[in-house]
Amino acid sequence: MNRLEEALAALDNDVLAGAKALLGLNLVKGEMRARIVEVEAYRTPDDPACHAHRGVTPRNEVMFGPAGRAYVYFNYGVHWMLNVTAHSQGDAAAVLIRAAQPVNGLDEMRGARSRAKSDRDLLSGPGKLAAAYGITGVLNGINLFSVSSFLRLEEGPPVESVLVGPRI
DNA sequence: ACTTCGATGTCCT
DNA sequence: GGACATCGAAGTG
Repeated sequence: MNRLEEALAALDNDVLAGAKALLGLNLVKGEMRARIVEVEAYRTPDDPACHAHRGVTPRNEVMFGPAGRAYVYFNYGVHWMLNVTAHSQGDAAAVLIRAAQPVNGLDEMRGARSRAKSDRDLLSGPGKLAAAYGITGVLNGINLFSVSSFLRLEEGPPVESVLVGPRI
C-alpha cells in the first residue's frame, strides 16, 4: 500500500489520523501542484463547529457520503473552502485544507491570485488556496483519490515533523 | 507592527 | 438578527 492509499484508509477509519496522513501529499490540478502543510479536522457529534453537527443540509450532504471526496462550500459570502471528506457513509467528518506550499504551476496560481503580494501568500490560507486553484462548488463531491479526477491528491515527499493542537 | 472592519452565503434561534 | 472553518484594505503607532 502506498502513502496515498494509506491516507484514504486512514481517512475512512479516523478523521484525525486522516488529517495527519494528508500532510505532505500534493494537491494537483492541471499543471498546478502544491504540498499540503496545514489541515484541520472536523467531526460530529463532539465538535459543534462541524457543519454536520446538526444534521444533513444541501450544503453539507457530501460529508455524509464516502471518504476521500471533495467537500467544497462557500463561506462568509466570499471564499470557497476545500475539504476532504472522512469516515464511511452516514458518519460525517471532514478535513479542511488550510495551507499548502507551491511546487509547480506557479504562474497559473499567480494569475488567479493577482492580489498576492508574494509567492509565500499564494496558498497561505484556505480561501487563498481555493482561489489559486480555481476551486468552486462545481468540484463538490468529486473523488480526490482518482488519477482521472480534475482535482486530485498524489504522493509527496515524506513529512519530517507534525505539530498537533486544538482548533482555535 | 498591529487593530478594526467590510464583504455577505448558509444555517441557527 | 447573529454566528461562522476568511481575506485584504485601511487606519494607527
